[in-house]
Amino acid sequence: MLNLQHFATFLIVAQRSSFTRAAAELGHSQSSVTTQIQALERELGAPLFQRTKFSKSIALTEEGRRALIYADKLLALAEETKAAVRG
Amino acid sequence: MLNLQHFATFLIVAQRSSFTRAAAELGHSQSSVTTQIQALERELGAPLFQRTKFSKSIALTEEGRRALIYADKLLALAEETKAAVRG
DNA sequence: TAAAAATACTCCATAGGTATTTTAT
DNA sequence: ATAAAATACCTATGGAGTATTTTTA
Repeated sequence: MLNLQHFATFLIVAQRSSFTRAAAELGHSQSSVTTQIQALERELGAPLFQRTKFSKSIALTEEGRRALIYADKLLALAEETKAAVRG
Repeated sequence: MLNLQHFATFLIVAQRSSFTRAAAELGHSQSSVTTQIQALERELGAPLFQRTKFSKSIALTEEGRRALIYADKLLALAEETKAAVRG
């Protein structure tokens, strides 16, 4: 089952184009961010980032670009859900 | 962070009006289903079912009825996400 | 009393961490 | 050499189970 926390992390990584900077922003370790992205890639069955050259930044794959759109939608719907249920 | 697995479990419980029957359908224990619903209620900050009389069936609360609509939406969007990312 | 949910545990998987290794510049 | 991601390992938390208790019709 997909995990919304993984999508939230993915969103920040994609925005920052960096696991390390995303980790700093989230207040988590780089290791934890890496693990979450790996888990999301496994759940989705597709790589989300190009790692062949990873000195300066990482790049979204085609699947990653598609996933990014849905990350936004899912997180927005989750927020809407909380607001709607609480009334 | 909301958990999609909890919403999937919630959906079945609401359809069956029973933790026990939902557990049977899911192939999980009643205890596990109870725990997941309690977790979802905690995450949403609202009770989803009435437990005052729980011999024959349980009833959705007002918040539960609202949550049910979003459970459908969230799970559908999650499925759409997997399909879209995989292409 | 019977039936169903809640609770008390146990076990295992996973998210979190630190430290280290690998890789490309 | 440096900087960034991956990996190894540890700990804590949460989901899975079984067994039991509580609750109400």
